[in-house]
Amino acid sequence: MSPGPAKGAPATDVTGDVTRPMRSDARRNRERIVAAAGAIFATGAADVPLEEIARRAGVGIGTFYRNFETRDQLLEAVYRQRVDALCDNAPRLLAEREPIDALKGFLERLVAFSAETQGIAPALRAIMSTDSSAFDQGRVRMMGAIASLLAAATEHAAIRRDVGAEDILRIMGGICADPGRTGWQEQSFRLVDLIIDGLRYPARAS
Amino acid sequence: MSPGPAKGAPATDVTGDVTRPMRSDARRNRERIVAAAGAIFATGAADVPLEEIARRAGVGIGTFYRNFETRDQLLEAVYRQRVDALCDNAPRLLAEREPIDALKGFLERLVAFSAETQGIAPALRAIMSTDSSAFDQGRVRMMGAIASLLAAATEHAAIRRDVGAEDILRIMGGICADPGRTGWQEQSFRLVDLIIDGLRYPARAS
Amino acid sequence: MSPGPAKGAPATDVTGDVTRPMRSDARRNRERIVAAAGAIFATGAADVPLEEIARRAGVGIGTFYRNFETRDQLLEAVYRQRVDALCDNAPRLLAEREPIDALKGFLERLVAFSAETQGIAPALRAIMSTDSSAFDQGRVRMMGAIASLLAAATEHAAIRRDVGAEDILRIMGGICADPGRTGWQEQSFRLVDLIIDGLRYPARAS
Amino acid sequence: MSPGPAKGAPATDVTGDVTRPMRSDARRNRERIVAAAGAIFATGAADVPLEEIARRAGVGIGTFYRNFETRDQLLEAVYRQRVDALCDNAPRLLAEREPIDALKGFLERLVAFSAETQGIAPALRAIMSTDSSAFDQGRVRMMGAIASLLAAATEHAAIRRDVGAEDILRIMGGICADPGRTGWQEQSFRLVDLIIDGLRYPARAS
DNA sequence: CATGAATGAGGATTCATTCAT
DNA sequence: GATGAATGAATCCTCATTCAT
Repeated sequence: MSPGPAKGAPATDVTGDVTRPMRSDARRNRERIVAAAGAIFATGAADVPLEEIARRAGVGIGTFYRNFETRDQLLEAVYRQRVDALCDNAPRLLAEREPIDALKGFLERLVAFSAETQGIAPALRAIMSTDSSAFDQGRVRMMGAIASLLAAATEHAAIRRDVGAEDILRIMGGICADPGRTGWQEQSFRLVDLIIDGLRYPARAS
Repeated sequence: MSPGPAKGAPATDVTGDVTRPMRSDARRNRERIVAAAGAIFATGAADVPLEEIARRAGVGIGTFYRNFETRDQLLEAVYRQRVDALCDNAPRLLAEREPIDALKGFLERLVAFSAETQGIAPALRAIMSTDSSAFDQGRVRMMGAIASLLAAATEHAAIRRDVGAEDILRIMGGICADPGRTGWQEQSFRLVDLIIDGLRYPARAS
Repeated sequence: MSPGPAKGAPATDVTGDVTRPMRSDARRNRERIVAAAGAIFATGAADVPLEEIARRAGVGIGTFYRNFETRDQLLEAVYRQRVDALCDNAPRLLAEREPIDALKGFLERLVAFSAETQGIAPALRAIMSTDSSAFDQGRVRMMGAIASLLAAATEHAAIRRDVGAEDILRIMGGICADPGRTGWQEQSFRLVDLIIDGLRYPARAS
Repeated sequence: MSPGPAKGAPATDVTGDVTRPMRSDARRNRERIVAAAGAIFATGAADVPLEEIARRAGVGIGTFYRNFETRDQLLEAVYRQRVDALCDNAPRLLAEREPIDALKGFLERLVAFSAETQGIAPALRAIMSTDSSAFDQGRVRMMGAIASLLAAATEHAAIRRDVGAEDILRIMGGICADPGRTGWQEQSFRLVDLIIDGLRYPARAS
C-alpha cells in the first residue's frame, strides 16, 4: 500500500513543501486524465495531441495543464503505478523462487507490462536514459528492484558479476520494443531466457 | 531508338528500366543532403525540420523534396551505406575468426556504428520493425548478414538453436540505444558479451 | 446533473445534443471571420489565402481553423445567410404577385444577390452541383424555394412542365457568372425575362 | 480549311512579324502537349500542375514553357481547334435548316462539345468574360457564329430582338457547366429548347 | 478551479518559373 | 532546341501554451 496523507494532517510533497489535500473532484480529474492517457498510449499512439487526451478524459485543456505541466509528467504518472506494481512484486518473487528464477520472472513480467502499454515503451526507454527528472522516481524504483534481484542471485548462485541493473534495463529496452506482432511475447520470453543464460554462463565456464 | 548515353553502359534502375545517369550536379546535391542529414542525425536530433537539413546541405527545400519524397526515404539513404559497409564486412570476419567470434565482432561493429549515428538509432529501431517499405532493403541486408554469422557459428560450435537473426537484432536495438553517455561503449561491449555467452551457455550446460 | 445554463433553455445542435451557448467573444470572432470573408469574396477573389481572411478578421489563423475546418465550411457560412434571406422571401413574393411574376422576382433577386457577392458565384455554382456535403443545406433550401414557385406557377397559369428547379438553377449559374461589367445587371434581367418567356411559350403555342 | 503558310514563303503571325516555319519535331511537341492537356482536362481536372501535363506529353517542362508562356495560352490552344470546328459548321447548318433550327443545332453541338471537355468548361466560361487576351480569337469566333445565326433567324422569322450573341453565350455558360452527371445531356437539350422558345415567345405574343 | 477560446510559431508540401547542361 | 534540376515563395495545417470568462 502506498502511503497517503494522514487524515487531518497537512500533506507534504516531494520537495517538502506543505500542500493541502486535493479536492476530491480535482483528484478525480487527475485520475481520469491518467486513465485516458493510459488507454491511448496502449494503442501505440505515443504522440497524440494533449488536447485529444484531455478530451478523452472529459476535461478541458486548461485542467490538463493544471495537472501536468509537461508531457513527461503525464507519461511519468501513467507508467508510475505500473512500475510500482511491478516492483512491489519483486520481494514476493524472491520469497517464492530461487533468486535467478525470481529475476527471470521479474523480467517476464516486465515484458508483459510492455505488451499492455505499447505506446509507452519507447517513451519509457527514451526516458530511462535521459536526464528528464520527471522519471527519477521510476528509474530509481526499477533499478532498485532489479539490483536487489541481481544481488540475491549473486549471493545464492554463481553468476556474472560484471553486469548491473542498468545493463539489464538497457537490454530490456530492446526486447520490450514494438510489441504487438504475432509471436512477440514468445520471442520476448526466449530472449529473457538468453539473458539469464548469459548471466549464468561464465560461472559454469570457470 | 531513344537516345542513351553514348559512352559506357546505360544505367538500370530497380525495375529494370533503362535510366539516364544522374546529372553530376544533381548527384552532388543528393550526396550533400545525405551528408548533412548524417551529420545532423549524428548529434542525436532525429526530428530536425526538413528545411534545416536542406539549408545545411546548401540546397533549396524544393531540391530536397525532389530527392526525398518522405523523411523515411532520407533516413534510409543515410543509413543504407553504413549498413552496407557493415554487412560487406561480415564475410571477412568469418574468414578471419572463429564463427562465434565473427558474430561478436560484427555486433561490436554495430555498436560502434550506432555510436557514430546517435540520432538514427531510434529511427533505425523503429523502422526495423515496422512495415515501412523504405527500409526493406536495409532490413534484409542486416538480417542476412546476422543469419549467415549465426549459421556458421551453429555449424562450427554448439550454440543455442532457438535464437534467430531477428532476436539478435531486437536485443541490439536496446543495446544500441542512447549512445553518448560516458562508458556507453564499454557497457555495450559487455552486453554483447552477455549475449554471446547466452548463446553458448546451453551447449555447455548439456 | 451536469451544469447547464441556469437561465433560458439550453441550446440544441443539429444532432439533438445539448450544447452550451457560444461564448460571446467566440461568437463575435466567428462573425468577424464570416464578415471579412464576405467582404473579400465580394471583390471577386475566391481563392484568397485563409490566412489573409483571418488577418482581415483580426483573428489568428488558429482561431480561423477552430471555426472552419475547411474552406468550404467558410464558404457555406458566408452565403448561407444570404441564401436564407433570399428564400425566406419567396412566400412573400407568392403572396403579393401572380406566381409567374413571383418566380421572375425571385430570380431577379438572385441576380442582385450574385452582384453583391461576385467571388462567391463560381464557388456557389461549382458547389451547387457537386457532392460537397457542406452545401447540402443551402442547395436544398434553394431548390425548395424555386420548386415551390414553379409549382404555384404551374397551377395558376399554363407553363412548361418539363422544366424543374434544377434546370432553372443551372441556367442561373450562367446568368449570375461574372458580375461587375457595366450593363451586367440589365443584361441579367433580360435573360431572366428570356427564361420566363421560355417557360410560357409552349402553353401559348398550343 | 484554315489558312496555313504558303510553301516556301515566310509565315506571318498575328502580330505581323515574320516567323520561320516550326521545325517538324518542334511542331510535334506542341501538338503532343495540346493533346495531353486536352485529355487531362477532359477528365475534369482543371488545375493539374503544368509539369504533369508536360510529363504526359512526354516532353520536359522546359519545352512546355517554350511553347506556352502561360496556362491560358495552353487553354486557348486546347479549345481553339474545337471552337473552330464548331464555328466552321455554322454556315452548313444555316444552309440545311431553318435559321432558328440552325441556331438550336449549333447550341446543341456546343453542349456536346462541353461534354467532351469537362475540365475546360469552367475555364472557358471564366475566360469568355475576362480580358484575358489569349482568348480574344476564340471569343470573336464564337460570337461571330452565334451572331450570324441570330441575324438569320431574325430576318427569317420573328424573334426577340433584344437578345444578342453575348446573352446566349452567358446562358450557355450555365448550361454547359458540370457535365458528367447522368441525364446531363438530356437536361441540357431541354434547356436549349427553353432558350429557343424564349426567343420565339414575344414574337407570337404580339 | 474548470473551461475552452485564442494565439502563433513551426513544419510540411506544392508548383510556377528560371537556368545550367 | 530540349531537358529536367534547382529554387523558394506561398499556403496549408497542427499543436503546445496562454489567458479571459
